[in-house]
Amino acid sequence: MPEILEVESYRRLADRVVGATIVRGWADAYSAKKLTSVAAWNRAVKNLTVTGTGRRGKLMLLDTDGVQLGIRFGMTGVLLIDDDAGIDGLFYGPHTFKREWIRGGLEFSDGRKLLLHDPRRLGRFEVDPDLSELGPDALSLTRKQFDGVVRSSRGDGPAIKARLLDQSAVAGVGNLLADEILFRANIDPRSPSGTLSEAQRTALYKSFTQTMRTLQRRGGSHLGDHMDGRYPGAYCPRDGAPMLIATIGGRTTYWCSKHQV
DNA sequence: AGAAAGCCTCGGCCGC
DNA sequence: TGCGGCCGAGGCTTTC
Repeated sequence: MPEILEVESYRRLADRVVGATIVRGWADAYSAKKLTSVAAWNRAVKNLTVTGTGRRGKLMLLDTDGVQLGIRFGMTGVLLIDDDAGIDGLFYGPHTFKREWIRGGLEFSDGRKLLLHDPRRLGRFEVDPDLSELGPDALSLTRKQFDGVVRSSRGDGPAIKARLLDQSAVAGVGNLLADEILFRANIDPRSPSGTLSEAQRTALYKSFTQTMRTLQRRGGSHLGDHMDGRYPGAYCPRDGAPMLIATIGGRTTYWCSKHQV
């Protein structure tokens, strides 16, 4: 579920705990998988005061008066502040809340809680996360940065969709956003990134920034124009041509057989 | 039953 | 032939 737009909304929710002091942290074996141990989370967070929030791509950050904390949400992670509040607004689709899906969190001195709700256990807590492997943030990507992402260092480069999904090239684009960006730019996701023409790069950058803005306004990565064509046997919602399916960049990809060339 | 919106690791392949 | 880097495949995990 969470791509960059969802994580950005989690970050805004987390702004509520800026100024609060952590009295206790807790993580299960999965959410603590990037730490040295389950106990390391509580040890690291105890007595820290949150001074701000941040985000790089899909990685949410909590700045404190000590170490920086990071939360990754995997495919099904949702951030909650107090497990009984604000749930409706945070869940998309048919997802439901279950207490046993809370994998860890933080407790503050004022009694509030920040919780990771994650059915499929792919979310992770991090302490002083390494940001050096992440590219520039997708929500503020400049044209210059974008050209750096698309141009390949050697040969024709990988499929453009694979490049968009590469978090070290640009941080934050997930499968649905990548498909929507290419759908709107009329570009075949299989096109080698280094072979795109100047005109295609311009169209792609425009689509990139516009897709981010539009879907943020609509309220999520899953609200793109191409979504109605996202099932086997579907037709393009724009021109009615058959949609094609393939695995590109390791993820299921849908694109129009007619207008994406 | 099979696929799933993220991320990590592994192994093959390519170019120098 | 050797080596490093790139890139795709597969696994993780649980749910619907």
